[in-house]
Amino acid sequence: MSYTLFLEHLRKNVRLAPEEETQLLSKLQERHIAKKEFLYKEGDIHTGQAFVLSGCLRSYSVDASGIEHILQFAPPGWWIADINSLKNQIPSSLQIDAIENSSLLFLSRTHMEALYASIPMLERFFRLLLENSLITYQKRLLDNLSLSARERYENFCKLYPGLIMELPQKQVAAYIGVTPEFLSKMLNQPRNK
Amino acid sequence: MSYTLFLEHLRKNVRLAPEEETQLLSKLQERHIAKKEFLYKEGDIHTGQAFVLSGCLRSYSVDASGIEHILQFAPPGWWIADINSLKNQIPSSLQIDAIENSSLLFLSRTHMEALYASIPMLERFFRLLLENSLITYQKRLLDNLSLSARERYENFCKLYPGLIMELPQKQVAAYIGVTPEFLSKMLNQPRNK
DNA sequence: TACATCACTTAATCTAGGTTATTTGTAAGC
DNA sequence: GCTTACAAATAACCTAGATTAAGTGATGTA
Repeated sequence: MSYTLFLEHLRKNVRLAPEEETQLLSKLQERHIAKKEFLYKEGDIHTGQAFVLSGCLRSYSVDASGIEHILQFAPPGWWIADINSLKNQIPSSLQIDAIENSSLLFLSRTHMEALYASIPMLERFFRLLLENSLITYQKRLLDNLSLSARERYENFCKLYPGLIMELPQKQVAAYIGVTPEFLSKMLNQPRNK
Repeated sequence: MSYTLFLEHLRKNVRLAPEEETQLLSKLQERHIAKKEFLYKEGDIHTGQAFVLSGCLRSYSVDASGIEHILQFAPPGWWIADINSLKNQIPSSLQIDAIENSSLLFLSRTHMEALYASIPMLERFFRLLLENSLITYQKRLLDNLSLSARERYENFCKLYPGLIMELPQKQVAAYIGVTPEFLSKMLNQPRNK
């Protein structure tokens, strides 16, 4: 399959020597994962992170009452993993599965560490990605503290404009933090304010 | 004042050559900031980040109804800044002020960039810090989605065990996402479940 | 002494969003 | 053509937490 999406993503953030790019690409392992299949389950210790080429993955946790809460959607061009499990090698509290048939590039933790040593510029690359993620999560947290369900829904539409079309409503509900029933009610009574 | 807290923090994450440490320290500017004084206000473009030596700062946003929502407390040993404003040089949506008389080490964006170029290991240092932050915010977001106010309060006590003692209740309320009135009621009716 | 200010409490009332349950639509599998 | 399964809609009722408003006590300060 084509690595162009990955290369674009890489070059948007950082400039590597051609042989470094080649070295990096050689460590990426292509994988396919069918709709509803798991990449990792709760309790697994993550062995690497995934860059999505096509399809869509999600990471979520299941609370004490069995309700799913979605932490992240990963459409093409996004990374997904439980960094806490990956970094500290502890059992994950998240599940990661595919919501469509998907293909991805998998980068293992061991390759990752070797690459950090041989291509220092990768430290910067991932630092930049982490900065962006952090900004996103901080904004989302403040939104959850200060906005109504309807406003959070509207923000979601802006953040994932393509996704809103093809995503079952209940997934959106599990992301913005309401029940599917409430979301349905909300969307069908369009009176504002 | 003593830089030992900063050096401990640095060495816990990364090992620099002595001359690199000296170079880094020489870029840190010591500042003092009185209780209730602002480091940055909403609309400011952040020019650097602060490492807290003593006292305590907080970052928060004020929503459309004038209610404060606290994103972060920064007791000694923590960094604080609006990364979105700092990274993208856009007006901040956050306020940062001191909740006690505080002293801090200020690292400007321009020094920061020069340091990244001359001490590549600093990329790793900040990458590691960002990873930790991200883990914390992800956990907090999921807690906000899945836990009750009482459980979030208990988590807060664990996360900032020293702080809970000396912090006005209303600040805690603004962090866990309830009104001060509700927090007071909750703490005074100790029936569980 | 008086009077502001601030942290906190109490209590009555209100509402956004949850819960539970039933129903309908629709697509997939056989 | 029938069945299973899941997404969505609807509705009646319920509750955690918000809102508003008043009141207490401790500290500060003129």
